[in-house]
Amino acid sequence: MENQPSNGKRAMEEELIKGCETANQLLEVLVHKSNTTHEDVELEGSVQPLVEDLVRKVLCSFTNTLLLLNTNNINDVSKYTIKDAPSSVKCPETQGTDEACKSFFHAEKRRGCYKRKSSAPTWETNSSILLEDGYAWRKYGQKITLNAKYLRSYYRCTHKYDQGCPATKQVQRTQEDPPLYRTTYYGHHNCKSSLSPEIMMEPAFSSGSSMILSFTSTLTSKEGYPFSSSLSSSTKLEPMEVIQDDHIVQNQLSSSDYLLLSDYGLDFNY
DNA sequence: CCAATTTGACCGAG
DNA sequence: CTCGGTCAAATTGG
Repeated sequence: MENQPSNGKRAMEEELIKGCETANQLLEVLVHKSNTTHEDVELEGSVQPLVEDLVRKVLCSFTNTLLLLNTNNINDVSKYTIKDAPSSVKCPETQGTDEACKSFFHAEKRRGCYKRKSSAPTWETNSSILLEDGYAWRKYGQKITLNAKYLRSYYRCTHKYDQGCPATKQVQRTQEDPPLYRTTYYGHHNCKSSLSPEIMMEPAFSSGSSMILSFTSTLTSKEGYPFSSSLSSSTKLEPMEVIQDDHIVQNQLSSSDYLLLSDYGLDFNY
């Protein structure tokens, strides 16, 4: 078990640098925006997607860094980290008001109309662990798809009916051995969370190690295959103790330390 | 008791 | 028809 921190460290460095640069770009955009007069309404409108994109990239960098911190196999991690947020945040809001069901509900059997997403994913991530994004998701279905051997799970924002939040995501496991998940997001959240929006991401992360625990269990619980196999996936398995992190970090963190980073046994001395 | 998940049926697109 | 996304009744869990 040779420790090769240099690789991982390097990767983390790069991620952080990338995040830094992106944050700077973001700052520039915002500063520029605040300098412009309010006449530039159009400009403002066009800037928002860019801002969102940049924010996502920053978050990606954070996430990837966390991922790196959590991955034992440094060599593989580059494959699993999020590929830069595709600059294709193509504001799908334009995809038209979903004209409600044009179906003629006539049989009582008939369900509501199923509007389907026709737009491309808002963004996609690949990761060896499930990443939390700070939003409340509600699973509404799962499917086995043609070429994949694992289930795909469908989630929508908890506040879909509450606040009409259109965001959804799909999580698909693509590998077993090193667990690999692909998460595809559709749409953007417009729900207001109970937490202040600007720290949206923090609570999820600041719960640190439990973050990993929680989603892992989310999927492991049932995502095992339904097709037999020796995987003892009795339909009713107990919660299972997932991936406890090795280095037990006694959390005597002061409130200022809630920077999850401390959870990972890292000392980030500024 | 309520909210989240599970699960198979339903639906639209191709 | 098949395929993938969604609904909603039943189930589970807190």
